[in-house]
Amino acid sequence: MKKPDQHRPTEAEMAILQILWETGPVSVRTVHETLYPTGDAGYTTTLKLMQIMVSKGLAKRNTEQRTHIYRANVQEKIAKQNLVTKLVNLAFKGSESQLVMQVLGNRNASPEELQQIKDMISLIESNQNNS
Amino acid sequence: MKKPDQHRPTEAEMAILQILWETGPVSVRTVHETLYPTGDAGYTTTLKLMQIMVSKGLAKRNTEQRTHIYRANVQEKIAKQNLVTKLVNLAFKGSESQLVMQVLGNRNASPEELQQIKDMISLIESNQNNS
DNA sequence: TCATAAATACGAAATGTTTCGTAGCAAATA
DNA sequence: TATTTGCTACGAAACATTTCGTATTTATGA
Repeated sequence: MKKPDQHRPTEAEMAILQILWETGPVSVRTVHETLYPTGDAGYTTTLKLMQIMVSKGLAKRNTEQRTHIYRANVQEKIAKQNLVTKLVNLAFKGSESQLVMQVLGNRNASPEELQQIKDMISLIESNQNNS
Repeated sequence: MKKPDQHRPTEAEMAILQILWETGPVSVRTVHETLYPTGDAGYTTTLKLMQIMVSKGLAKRNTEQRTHIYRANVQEKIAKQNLVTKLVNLAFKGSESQLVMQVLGNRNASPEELQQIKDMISLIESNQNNS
């Protein structure tokens, strides 16, 4: 059997999910205006995408009112991890640390960010020692 | 003016680029058999993709011999960084360190990998202090 | 009430990517 | 030489994703 692609949102779907995750349940109108403040796309484009997301199980909606209210139906972490995994398999031979090395090597992280990452590593290390 | 998407290979193109980067200039036949050892795709599929890659500037080819020899025409690091940037913008609000945190938090990196990353951070930090 | 505005539903066009079939030609070989 | 094999070229089919036009319905307010 094949792994369901349910947690691999497309690019456009991902942009919408971000908004659903951040702002909680909202209408299509709200998503649309957040996404295209300058009206770069038609309203029905956003509507259609969100309807597709419901049909794929990426979102749910409440249809009690005339204006339907949508919410995310996938976990933020899981969805993002799936995207990371896809990239890692595509470009880094499946090695996540290779991806991390590339990111660290290629860009100027601020001292604060580096400290954050070091703290994270310490945390993982202490967990490893406790198990 | 718009940023040329020249360094944003598609998924299939990326798979081919990996081979070009790893093995150097090769024929379509070689790429095809590396990619599909069990013949999961037709030869002309690979051929067509590689021709497209040339037209997009992702690859170059030597046509002196009857069997054309292809080589990558984008730098491995740059192409991969572009993919990373795309993901970071799509899912991590443009913050690469947020991506790193997600990767570290979600998966079991080995102690060796963690050490590698720590070394990398130290290196960056010492560079920051010297500038 | 009646016109306007705002929402959903839906099909289909537009776009991008991948896959493949066929034709034509050149090289190897029976 | 005649046949088969292997290569490129190219158009188009097959798919997936995104965008939009139109019809219909429901609410709003002049």
